Amino acid sequence: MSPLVKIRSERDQMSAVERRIADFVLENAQLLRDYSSQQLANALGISQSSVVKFTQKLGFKGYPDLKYSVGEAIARADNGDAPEEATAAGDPGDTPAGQLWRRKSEAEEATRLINPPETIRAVAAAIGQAGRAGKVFIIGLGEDDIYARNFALRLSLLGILTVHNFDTARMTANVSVAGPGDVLLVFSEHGNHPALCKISRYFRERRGQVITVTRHTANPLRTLADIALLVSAHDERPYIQPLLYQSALQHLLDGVFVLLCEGHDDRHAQLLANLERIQSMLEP
Amino acid sequence: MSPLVKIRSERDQMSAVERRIADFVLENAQLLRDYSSQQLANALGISQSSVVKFTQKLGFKGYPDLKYSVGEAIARADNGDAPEEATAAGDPGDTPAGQLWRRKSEAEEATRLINPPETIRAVAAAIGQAGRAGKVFIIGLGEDDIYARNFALRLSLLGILTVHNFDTARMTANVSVAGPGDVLLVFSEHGNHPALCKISRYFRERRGQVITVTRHTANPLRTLADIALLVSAHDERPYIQPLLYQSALQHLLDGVFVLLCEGHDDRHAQLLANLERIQSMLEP
DNA sequence: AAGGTGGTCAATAATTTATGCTTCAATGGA
DNA sequence: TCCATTGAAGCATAAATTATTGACCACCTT
Repeated sequence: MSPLVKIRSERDQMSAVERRIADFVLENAQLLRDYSSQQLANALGISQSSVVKFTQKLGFKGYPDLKYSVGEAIARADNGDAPEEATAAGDPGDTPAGQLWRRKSEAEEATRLINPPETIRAVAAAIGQAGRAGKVFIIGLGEDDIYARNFALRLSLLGILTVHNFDTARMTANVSVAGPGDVLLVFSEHGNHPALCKISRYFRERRGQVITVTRHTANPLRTLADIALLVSAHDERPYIQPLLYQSALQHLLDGVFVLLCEGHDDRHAQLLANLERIQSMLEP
Repeated sequence: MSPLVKIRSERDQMSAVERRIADFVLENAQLLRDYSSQQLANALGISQSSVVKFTQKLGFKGYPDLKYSVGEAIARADNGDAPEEATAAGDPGDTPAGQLWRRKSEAEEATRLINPPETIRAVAAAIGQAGRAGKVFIIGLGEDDIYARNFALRLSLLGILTVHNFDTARMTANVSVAGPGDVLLVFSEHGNHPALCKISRYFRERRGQVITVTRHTANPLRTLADIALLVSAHDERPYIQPLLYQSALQHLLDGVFVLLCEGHDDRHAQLLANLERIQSMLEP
């Protein structure tokens, strides 16, 4: 795995100093060749031990190991920026749209790295189970509501009963009927909305399974989850970052959705029937 | 120059010990990663200083420098002789998620090809204009409402007044206050909902500008548009197609959004202010 | 054979990396 | 609110790795 992608994917849950190291490495990967851990530390005005600990926390044997890996990544031109791409004529990489696409691609990859397939499968299984024997509660506030709504619609097309709310009051009321076998899906980018935490806690008390979808940061909501889906997406431009976030999140959810569809002929049939029904309702 | 090539080229004029080092490095370049100069010396039964001298004689700063260079060479699969094939597993192209991503990428590209940059710019300009001097109406039904809602939220964060509805009745009523300088954004995947056509037609009569977002098919709604955004996304699997459609559509809209942000410092500032305000509302 | 040359190594100096330990700040619970 | 706990960061230092020095030896030249 490319160390640069890895660094980016973990960036979210790093401390301030660690994040500075991460950024420096990401931006000056080529310089690393001539930097000792001490020099790197000096360049950032931090202690050398912080640098070493940083590398170890990322899973490298130590600083030289990271350095070596980064060297490989650069040689592969695998800066995480351009995963493949034969860079022929008409390379989309330099148009605005192409650039955006690439950034999205990075975010998606970073997100994939921090959500192992088991987790995705577990989420799909939990939702599938709840769809068969219980209810799926979905909530998100503000922008998060968009994602929640989207996913709720998808699930309902599969014949999975979903209770979707976009305010805490209603959701609180609804949750009181939850029980074992039910699933609560909480969307919260930053994961620190007290009301959502409260609802999640309450839901757990009622023996329901809580699945959270948040940024890859240390946040209170996450800690309440039975399963936590994490999103990694960064850009210094504040108008780009939400686009990346949405894209990575969407891809993550799409993965769950596909799992729910594949190998379940009944749901598949349900989906077809629903699509057809909707079609005929809108057409005439 | 690749260190491995260099080593081979100099091999002939080396002393016996140096030649043994050279051969070892050439044959076990991958092992070098975990070898210190001392370990390498032990492996060959020679002294550590010989190893260091060897590297320096070749023009490297020292042993770590050689090691780093060899690492790069391996990563490049540039071992000087046959393409060794180091790229083993890990290619995302064949995992389910990676496959989905590729399909999305294709849909996005197809969509980009049928929406020339002028169109995108025109849409951004029209919306920007309306945001300054008028109103932006947005409507979509069913799944299309999700996209409409999403975009409406984005615009409002930029300080662009948007009127978003998800039923035809309300939108019909709202539209009656539209006038020149206003813009109507209609989301409709298949573009053949009579009510939406009617609203669009009415909107045009009131001298508003109609922008449609539909599939790249011949559909009645499109023909009513001043500017038409088109989405191309296909897959024989009915549970994949919507994902592609959404992704391509999203990317298209993201392009518009980025244009609206870039080069408009006022909007940019507005966005920042709004984000901050929202943040502070959710946090405490 | 004496003197020179190049190569190797052991010893050690210099540098770089890794690890304890301490302090401090943030967090959660009684 | 206060205290215990946790974790991050730095300092000091141990450990390791790397680089240099100088001694020794083999071989070559004259």
